[in-house]
Amino acid sequence: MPELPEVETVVRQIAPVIVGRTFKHALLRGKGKQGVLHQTLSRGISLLPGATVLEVYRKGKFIVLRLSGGLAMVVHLRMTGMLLFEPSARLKKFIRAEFRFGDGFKMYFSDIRRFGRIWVADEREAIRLCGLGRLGPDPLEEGFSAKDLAGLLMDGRGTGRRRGILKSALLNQQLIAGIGNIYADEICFRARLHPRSRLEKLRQSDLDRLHEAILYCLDEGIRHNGTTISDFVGTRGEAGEHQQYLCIYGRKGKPCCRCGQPVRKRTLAGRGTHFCINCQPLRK
DNA sequence: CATTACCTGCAA
DNA sequence: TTGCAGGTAATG
Repeated sequence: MPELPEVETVVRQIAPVIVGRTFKHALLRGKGKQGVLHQTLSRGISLLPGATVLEVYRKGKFIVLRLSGGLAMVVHLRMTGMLLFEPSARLKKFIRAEFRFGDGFKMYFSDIRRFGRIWVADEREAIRLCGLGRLGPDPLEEGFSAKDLAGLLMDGRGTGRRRGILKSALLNQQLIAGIGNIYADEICFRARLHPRSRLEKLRQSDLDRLHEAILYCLDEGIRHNGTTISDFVGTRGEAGEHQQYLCIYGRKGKPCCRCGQPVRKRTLAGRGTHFCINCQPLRK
């Protein structure tokens, strides 16, 4: 479900509501063994009562609640995780954790596929446990330049381009944090590069367009409150609107909005990948 | 690299 | 019934 723009949408919705509130109870729903959430959250959940939310921020697809007492709660929504204040009747069935604040206000973590994870620990420990420390730069951080992007795509010694496939690089969170399958396809389309292009064959002009496309596509997604294909909703169940503006993702067989050729779909980097062979030349 | 596993619901 | 889904880690 959620990539950078959807996670940013959630952060903007929860921050003004929960900053300043103090946890009173937190509980995992469902008994025992119920999947990965239990593994990551069961240990730290007892630390929450009494902790006040000081700040909410995002890096890549991680949501971090900085708490009093040097604690942090880190949330990764993975495919179908949602933070909800007003769960719909349908989503109530999938609530995996419940957080109640001192004033009685509640926030729920709902997750149909149970891939989502939450960590609670001392801030440093939480960031280490969840892997947030290993993320590459978030492209929407102040000052992420075309030069920075070019630097990422260089090999370790800076002597030549990193090898590999463009789409894999865009999806690699250790390289750049926050891009997922939908926006990777949209970015390649806007940059007019075939997602199977080899990194080492990209020219400076390609990298410049790629940089512009990354910022543009992510910003537009945020501006439209995220993309809802089937599951993504905000804290009160609202869908995003960006699905109306997608140029290439999910448009298999439909005419390319730029040239009219049918949009192709094939599997790349293990993910369904959409592109226009006419508008997106392959650098091979 | 590609493939599989982790889960569940839904459309084909 | 099968295959697919916005994510990621583990495995070959």
